[in-house]
Amino acid sequence: MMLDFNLSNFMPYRLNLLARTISRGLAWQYQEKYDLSIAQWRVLAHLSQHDKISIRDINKAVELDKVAVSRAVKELQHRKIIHKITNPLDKRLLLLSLSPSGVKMMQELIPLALEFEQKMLASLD
Amino acid sequence: MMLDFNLSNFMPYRLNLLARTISRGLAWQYQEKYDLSIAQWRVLAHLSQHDKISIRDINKAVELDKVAVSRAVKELQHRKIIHKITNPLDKRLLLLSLSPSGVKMMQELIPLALEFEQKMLASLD
DNA sequence: TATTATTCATTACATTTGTAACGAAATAAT
DNA sequence: ATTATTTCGTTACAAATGTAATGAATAATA
Repeated sequence: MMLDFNLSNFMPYRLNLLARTISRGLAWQYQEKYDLSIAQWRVLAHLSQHDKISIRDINKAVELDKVAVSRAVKELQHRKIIHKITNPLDKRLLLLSLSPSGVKMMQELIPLALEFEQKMLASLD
Repeated sequence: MMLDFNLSNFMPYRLNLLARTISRGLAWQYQEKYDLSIAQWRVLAHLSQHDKISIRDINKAVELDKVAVSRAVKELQHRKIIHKITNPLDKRLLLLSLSPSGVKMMQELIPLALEFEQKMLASLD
């Protein structure tokens, strides 16, 4: 005991807390109003920019395990927020895109997310 | 689709990735050599400075759920890395401290952790 | 072209993590 | 004093996450 180490000042620890705090604050926005998980949010965010893409595409772009993407997609499709067909040129692949209601949702959500980001950036100084 | 939002530049997202990357890099140190979870590492780190404390103390200090602390403690005690008795002055509380072998372990681990931290800080610029 | 190997998405299973409920002990209230 | 409330640590249960195995489709190779 009484070794010279202070966890509270340890960068990886502090960084983790910061990330967690911000993550939760953000999640609060889309969870409360839209009942979305972080994975679902990321999938939607990516689909806002990239259309007709596969699970693997999202997996690579968004640092989410492909199983996590698959699960998020399943639920989002079930809720008709995204559209999902199999790629006729390669039947292993999917073609995913936002549905009209998904677009509408993201049109509301993105400004909230950006606003939140600004608040966080401001308070980081 | 094609809304104006780029997840890759979104601060909360990037912060999360950074925290995860660093967390995993660090975990690699103590998981590989010492088979410790993050929770266990935090408990040990805190016990390196604070002696004869309770689960609740750690829970407050280290931002870990009390259940998580309890589980970590259980395993660490089982491996004789820490010492655990009930507080005779208040039998609801525990008195936790590093065992001799725990001290030795932390004497090895702390330098590694600090070294890792330095490397990370250096590469962040 | 027949066989083997690889890729993609999903499913099944295991582990981790979080939440609620509990019992023991102590404190506060009547 | 007795009862009610709170605190502490653990246990039991539920949900989320990670890992391995699967099946279908394509690509590569002999």
